[in-house]
Amino acid sequence: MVPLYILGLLKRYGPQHGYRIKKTIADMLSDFTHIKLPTIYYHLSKMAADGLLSAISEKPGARPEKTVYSLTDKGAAACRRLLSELLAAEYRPAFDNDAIFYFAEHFRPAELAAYLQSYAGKLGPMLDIINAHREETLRHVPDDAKPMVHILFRHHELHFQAELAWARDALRMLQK
Amino acid sequence: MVPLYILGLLKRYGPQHGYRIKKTIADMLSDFTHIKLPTIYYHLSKMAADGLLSAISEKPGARPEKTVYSLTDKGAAACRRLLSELLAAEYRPAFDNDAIFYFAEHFRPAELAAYLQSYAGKLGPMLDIINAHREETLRHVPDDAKPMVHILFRHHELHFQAELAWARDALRMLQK
DNA sequence: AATATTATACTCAGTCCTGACTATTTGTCA
DNA sequence: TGACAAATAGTCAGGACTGAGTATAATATT
Repeated sequence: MVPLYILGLLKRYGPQHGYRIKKTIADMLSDFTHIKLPTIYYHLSKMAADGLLSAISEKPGARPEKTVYSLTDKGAAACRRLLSELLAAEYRPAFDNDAIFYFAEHFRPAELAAYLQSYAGKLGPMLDIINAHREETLRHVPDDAKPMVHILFRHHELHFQAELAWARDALRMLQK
Repeated sequence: MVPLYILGLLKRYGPQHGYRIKKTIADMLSDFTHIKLPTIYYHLSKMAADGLLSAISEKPGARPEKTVYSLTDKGAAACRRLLSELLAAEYRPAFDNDAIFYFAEHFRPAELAAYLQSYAGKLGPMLDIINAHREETLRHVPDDAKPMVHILFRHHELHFQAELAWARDALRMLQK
C-alpha cells in the first residue's frame, strides 16, 4: 500500500519531498492508513533506485538540502498496475483481539465480560470521531469528490458498527 | 500476535516443535491469523534466546534433528502479559481497497461499479465458507469451548456482512 | 519394486517497517 | 531580542516477515 499512496499523491499533487507526503497522509488519510515517516523515505529511495521516481536535490538559500521526487513514466505505469491489482484482492481480515477468546481459558468469565463492556464503551465515541472527520473532510473537498468521501467513511463506519455489534453479541453469548 | 499464539499453544498443548505449531495454526486458526512457517521459527529462536522457551534437540532413531520447545516460567509470564495488553488495545482498521476510492480519478465510474459488483459477489460465498468452518470446528471442540467458538466466528461473520453491506451501499452511492 | 507425492522439519537472504535520533528553520510570546 | 516551542527534513540500526529453497521420511500409486 505504501508505494501506491506515494505514487498516487505524486501523480495528483506533483513533485514533492518526503515530509510533505507524510503531512498529506497524516492530515487527510489518518483514518485510512497508518504509514510512518521513515517508511515513506524508505520507499521513496527504493522507488527512485528502481526508476519509478526521479530525485532532485534542492539547495534553497538556507543550507539543508531537500530531495524533491517526481513521477517517471515507469512510476505512473506502476501506479496503474498497483491500482488494478487491488481490484482483484480479497477481503481477508484478522483481528488481534480474537486471541483473547481463542485463549479464553486464561480469563475468568467476569474478566471477559468486563473487557467487552469497556471495549463497546470505547467504540461509540470512536464512531463519533469518524463522523466528525467525515464532515470536516467534506468541507475541504471539491463537489465531484464528495461521493468518494462518503464511500470511504461509510466503509469505516460500517466496520465500527460491526465491531460494536459483535461486542454486544459476545456479551450476550457469555451470559447465556 | 505471533509470540502470543506460540506461547498460548505451548501452554495448552505442551512442548512441541515448530512444524506442529504451524500445523495447529493452519488447521484450527486459518480464519483468525495468517502466520507463516518461517515466522514461527523466527520467534521460537528469539524467545528461546530471551529465556521464554527452553529448546531441546531430539535425535530420534532416524537422522534429522528436531528441536522441541517448552514454556519456561518467564514464558508463561510473558503469555499472561501479552494477553492482558490485548485487553487495552483499540480497534483501528485499515482496508487496502480504500485506496481504490481515494484514487478514484484513475477509474471510470463503470469500472468502480464493476469492481463493487464482483467484490460483493465474492463475499457471499466467503460467508458460507466461514459458517461451514464454524460447524466443522464445533464438531471437534469440547462443550465448554463452544461459546468461544461462536464468539470468534460471529466476529468474522459480522465483518464480512459489514463488507458486503458497504459494497452494496457504495454501488448505490455511485449510481446516485 | 520403483516411482511419485505428500508430510515433516528447518534455513537463509532479502525486504519491509519503525522507534529513536539528529539538525535546521520558523513562529510566538514575553 | 532572546528563548522556547513547533514545524520541517531526514537518517540509522535493529526487529519482523516471508518466498524460495534444502533435506529426509512416510505413504500412495502403478
